[in-house]
Amino acid sequence: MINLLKNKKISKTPFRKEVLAIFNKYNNAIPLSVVEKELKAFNRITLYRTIKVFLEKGIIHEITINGEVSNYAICKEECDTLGHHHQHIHFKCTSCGIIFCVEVDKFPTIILPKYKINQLEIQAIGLCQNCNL
Amino acid sequence: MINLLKNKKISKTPFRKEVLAIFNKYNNAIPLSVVEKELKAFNRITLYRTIKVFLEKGIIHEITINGEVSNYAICKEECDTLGHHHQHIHFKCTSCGIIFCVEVDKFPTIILPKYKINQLEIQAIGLCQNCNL
DNA sequence: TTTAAAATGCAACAATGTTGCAAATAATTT
DNA sequence: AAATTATTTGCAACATTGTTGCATTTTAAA
Ligand SMILES: [Mn+2]
Ligand SMILES: [Mn+2]
Ligand SMILES: [Zn+2]
Ligand SMILES: [Zn+2]
Repeated sequence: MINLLKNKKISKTPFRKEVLAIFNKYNNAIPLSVVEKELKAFNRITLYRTIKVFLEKGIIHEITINGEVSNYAICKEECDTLGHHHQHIHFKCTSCGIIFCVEVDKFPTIILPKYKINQLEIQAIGLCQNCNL
Repeated sequence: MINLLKNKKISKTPFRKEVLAIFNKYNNAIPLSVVEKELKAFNRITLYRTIKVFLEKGIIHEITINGEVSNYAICKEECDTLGHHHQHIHFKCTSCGIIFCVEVDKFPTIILPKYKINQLEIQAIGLCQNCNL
């Protein structure tokens, strides 16, 4: 966590450390608007570039459900420049709107005769524990 | 197909008929850029509004994979104003870039102890038949 | 501490999507 | 079929989102 930027071989700057701390603070995915609000002094351009670098280096991953605004979350598994390989699903609560990364015991397998599947993205929509009381 | 606009209770206009014909012509999902090119005379604003109405009425559905530009495809199942309920998966070929709607025999079920799932969206990424020769 | 490499932020731009409103067209009623 | 009503279209203007070149600043390496 602390040396993540060093491990990923990218320069350790105050801006990047702050963005990383914000993602670590949340245990769910967040959109850029939330990152912006949390930043003490934010610059749109630098934020876009930071997000892009974090995505490329496998520090965070992008989640888009039903064409809505993208959310971003820390990568829990080992991801790198060569790609992301998550074995978890993305859950969106229709009540509170929060998107969670949810680990599962057995990640489903799908076989399609006419297609060679290399990667599966699974998104679930419903109610989270808080909203389902 | 021919009376889809009437069935969905929306006005039958030349523009909408043309857009609908374009979606029917393709047997895969297409982005707005393709619709634009296919239209004889297109107007950005009217196209956006047409897409919005088609989505609301359950004529087409939106597909977004990995935060890339949205693609749209005709709804094969019965969808309406109350919602879309597809039981198929979306496959994106990393070689040709085409997104296909693929029907499956048994659509997977996922159970998460802490979440109530109402809908599952499954996206597969890999190689289509053409590109996997 | 000096040097080289990389990140930042401004300005300017590009792409994408939205809204009010008057004119045109489609659907409904007489 | 003509008149009336409801809906759609397209322009203008705006809002949001994302990108790029470049000079300055900061970080990392020597
Ligand atoms: Mn995730
Ligand atoms: Mn589909
Ligand atoms: Zn919730
Ligand atoms: Zn292909």
